[in-house]
Amino acid sequence: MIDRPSDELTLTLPDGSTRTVPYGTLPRDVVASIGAGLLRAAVAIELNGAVQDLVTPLRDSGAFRVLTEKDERSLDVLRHSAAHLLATAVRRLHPKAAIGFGPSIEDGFYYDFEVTEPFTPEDLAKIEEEMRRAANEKFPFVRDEVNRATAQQRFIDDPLKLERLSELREDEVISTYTDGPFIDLCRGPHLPDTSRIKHFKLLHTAGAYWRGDEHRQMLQRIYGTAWWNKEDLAAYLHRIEEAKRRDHRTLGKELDLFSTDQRVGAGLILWHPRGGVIRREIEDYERELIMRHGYDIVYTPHIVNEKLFEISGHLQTFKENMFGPIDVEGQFFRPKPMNCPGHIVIYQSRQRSYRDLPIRYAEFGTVYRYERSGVLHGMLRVRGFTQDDAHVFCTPEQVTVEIERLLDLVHEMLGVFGYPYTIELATRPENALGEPAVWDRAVRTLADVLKARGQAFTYDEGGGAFYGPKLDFKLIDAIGRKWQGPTVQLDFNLPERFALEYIGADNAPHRPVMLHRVLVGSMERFVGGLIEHYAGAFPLWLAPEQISIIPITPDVAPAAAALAERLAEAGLRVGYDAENREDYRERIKTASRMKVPYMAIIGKREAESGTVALRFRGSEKKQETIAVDALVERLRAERDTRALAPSDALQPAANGL
RNA sequence: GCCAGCUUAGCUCAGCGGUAGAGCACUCGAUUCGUAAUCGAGCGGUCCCGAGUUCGAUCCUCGGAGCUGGCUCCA
Repeated sequence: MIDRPSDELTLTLPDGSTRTVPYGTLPRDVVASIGAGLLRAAVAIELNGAVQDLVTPLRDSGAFRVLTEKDERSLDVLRHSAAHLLATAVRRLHPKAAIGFGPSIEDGFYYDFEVTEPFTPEDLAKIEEEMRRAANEKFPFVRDEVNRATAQQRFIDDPLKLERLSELREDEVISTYTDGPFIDLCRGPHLPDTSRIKHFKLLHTAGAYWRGDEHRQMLQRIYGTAWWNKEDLAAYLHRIEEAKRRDHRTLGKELDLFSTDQRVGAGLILWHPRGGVIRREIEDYERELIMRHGYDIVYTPHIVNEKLFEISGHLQTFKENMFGPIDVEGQFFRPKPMNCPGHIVIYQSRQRSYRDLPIRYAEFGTVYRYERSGVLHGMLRVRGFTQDDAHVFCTPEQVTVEIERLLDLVHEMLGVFGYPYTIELATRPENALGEPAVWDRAVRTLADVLKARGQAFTYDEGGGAFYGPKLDFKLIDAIGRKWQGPTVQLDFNLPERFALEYIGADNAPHRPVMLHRVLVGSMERFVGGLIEHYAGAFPLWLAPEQISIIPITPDVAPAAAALAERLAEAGLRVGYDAENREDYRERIKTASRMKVPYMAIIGKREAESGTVALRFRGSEKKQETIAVDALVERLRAERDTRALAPSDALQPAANGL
């Protein structure tokens, strides 16, 4: 295998020193020559930025660095090895299981198996136990570089591996890795031995198509996670728990925000009054925002003659995601899967002059898309949802300014919700419409605007829509997860298909440019995301109930009722049970459970002095006595500024909710 | 759509081939009570739907719906 044995390699260590070793030297030997302690700590090495293990022959000169458990990248090696350990255990328990792929993934690993009987949760526990046993047996990961014929022989009973093998090019090194009884066709890198895999857990099983192709057989995938130490594993499991605690489906039920019902149908959201408050506040805010930014609000029908979607091309391209036609006196109508055609028709309702542009139409447009049953998920993936959709029709010269305005709009809005964000510029996909030159110019325009504003972004190569490039904003939520945020798309397609025109200063017709944009995207998805972002503890302006009034004894009911009225007059959403049915302790419990931002507790002392004892959600027993007038002002200010948190000492502890 | 699992009271969940349970919630009554569960009583079920097997099905089988975790998909 070693084709240039006479060559020497020069390795540059991080301290700048160099070593000269023969071609094909094992990194293990280089590391050992640096120090025995380092060899013990070594997980893998990095050569010119690429991770390889200690038993893969060196084939290039360059920057050489030893990776230990402290290096982030060493986790991938651990997890990939854990995947092999998993396969080792599965093969011991289920000798007939055929093996697919077993890579490391973010936070863990998986391995795919082809078995006659799918794994059960009980199997998982047994497999995990077997993995621990195999780890303790301290099997070294042995790399072997072989020729094709030998490899074919080794995997004679593993058709999936043979398929993979047949795809390897002639000039590629074919390697196998063995740990104890298990052998895999694998490029590596791997740990020195299985005993380094100590802190892991199998999480769940799932079906997965072989090669990710839904036309091929389904394999059984086992997911797991692995870490270098107990603390990291515990922290990860805690993170999963935290995500579960924030799950919008659970909180949506607990806080009475929304539901679904099988009589209504899967993927269709019913907004309850409390969820309705949140949505209405967002809509009111956004309406105010976009009016300020020069939009006009329009309304278009929910069902549309399907011929319109033939013109737009959606019926040809996206028929599978559209609900079927409704026969109305021989004409076929369909629920709209997007709002653009309607806005275009409004644009075309009269002749447009360059003096009219830009035209910005906005609509909270409810659209319906047929999503396959398996993909539905709470409010995040649904079949009917309301987009805060807008379309900007402008001259080519106006595009830059319009993009800038959109960036301002997005920045302002995301700030209000407390989302940091990143920007991706998605470029021309494979089967794109339009001239590559036009695409290049459009992508450059977008990039130039971002650069001119000093706004960081990354490219998502080939990630654009078929009709134009786009800017994708990714929101980062309170626990660091990324969410699909606003998108801005340039469209080269629809203006052509609909033959959009405006009359220019030269008195000749011209084709306008069309921008699609959403800010929240889908009300459903956005609110679902917000529930998780805030863990159900909404800032005052969004909270369905903003303050709960809690009299300690029936004596003070008149003062409590008067306070409720004062606050309601100020437009605040007040929770107060005039019937006085509940014990004050019950009310505190309920207000806490419902994550009401403020509790105004009134006893004899407060009633006599015209004050309340004010408590903020999560601040436990920290509270302050505040005059009623001051309270009203304070809440009004906090609400009107759409503050994310109270401005002062009542702020909760960092972990408080 | 595919693989697996799940569906029992409003919620969270036990349970069993022989007519169904707990806690919380809810309803009623009592309680003059200073910061997250006062006491007592009561109400509450098409055991997801349909068909089959069985003397008998919430439980077993088949079909369907919905949900969960993934896969595929996401204009």
